Amino acid sequence: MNCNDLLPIGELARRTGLAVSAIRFYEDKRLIEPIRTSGNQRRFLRSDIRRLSFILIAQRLGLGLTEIERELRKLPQGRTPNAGDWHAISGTIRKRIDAQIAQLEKVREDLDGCIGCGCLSLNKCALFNAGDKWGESGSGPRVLR
Amino acid sequence: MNCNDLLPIGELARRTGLAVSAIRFYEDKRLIEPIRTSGNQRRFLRSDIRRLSFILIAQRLGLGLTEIERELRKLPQGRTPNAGDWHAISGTIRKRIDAQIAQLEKVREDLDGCIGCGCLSLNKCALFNAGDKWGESGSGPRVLR
DNA sequence: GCTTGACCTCAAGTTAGCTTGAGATTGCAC
DNA sequence: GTGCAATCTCAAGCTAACTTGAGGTCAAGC
Repeated sequence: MNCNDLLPIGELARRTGLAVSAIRFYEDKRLIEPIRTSGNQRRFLRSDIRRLSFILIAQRLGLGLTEIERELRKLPQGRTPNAGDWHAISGTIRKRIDAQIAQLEKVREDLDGCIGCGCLSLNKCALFNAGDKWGESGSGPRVLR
Repeated sequence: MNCNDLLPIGELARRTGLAVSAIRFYEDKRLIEPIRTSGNQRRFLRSDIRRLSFILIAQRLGLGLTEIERELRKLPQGRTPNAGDWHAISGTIRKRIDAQIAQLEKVREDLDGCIGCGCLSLNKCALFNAGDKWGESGSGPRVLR
């Protein structure tokens, strides 16, 4: 840690639990933008730890890196984000959490009420109709929503 | 639907919302085992709809296909699973739901208490220490969990 | 000045979960 | 018995999110 409080990538990795390669990858995807030393090495701000934590949480909630980037772009450019900035941006996240909890509670309910009961009247069964719109189009992994 | 109540793959796809290719893929992974007509076409039992629904739900909860297969293997071989069978097997799922809800509630709490407050005392901050063990080793996608 | 470990770039590989395409066959309806 | 949609197999492609490897540079200590 030098007098300017700039962290090299290894330090940041140690502090967030991420791999160095992952952080570089995130830079590539414009989720984080470190400055460079004269020798072309990355130097991160302390507040980037928070940025990465935000990414980790958002990912856990099922947001893709592209979406996360879109969210992070709402943070102020040029200055270090403060409490208010973070509060504003985490609104999306908070909504997502609430929605997911609600959904899980519904699934649990359905699980007890339907698979548990052995009903075969498929038209009536919540579980069998719950999954109806899960299939999107195109290639690639289908998981996460 | 013929007199034996066996469904061709397209019918099953229509009923579950899955793509035909996905169902074939699941067969490949031994998640479902249809019988064949003399002409080598797949025919599914009605109860396979339930099986697929189970797969969809388990996936949503973050279980991988391998884990799901392990769960499904607990169902009785040879006979059509009844209510009790499904009830037994969905115990794992129910626990998982409870755990996830608890986790989400914790994240929400942390979000309000930490990112919201703007504290910079990182050592104390729940959020920054929450993600510590997320990084596993090896290749491939890191998401799902 | 030399060594050593952290850092750099860029290309290619990996995993899960499917989809797409080609080329052939089946089976229900008329 | 003919047509046409639905099926079949098998190989290859795709996407997200990273990791791995090769080959080279930087910087702090001795």
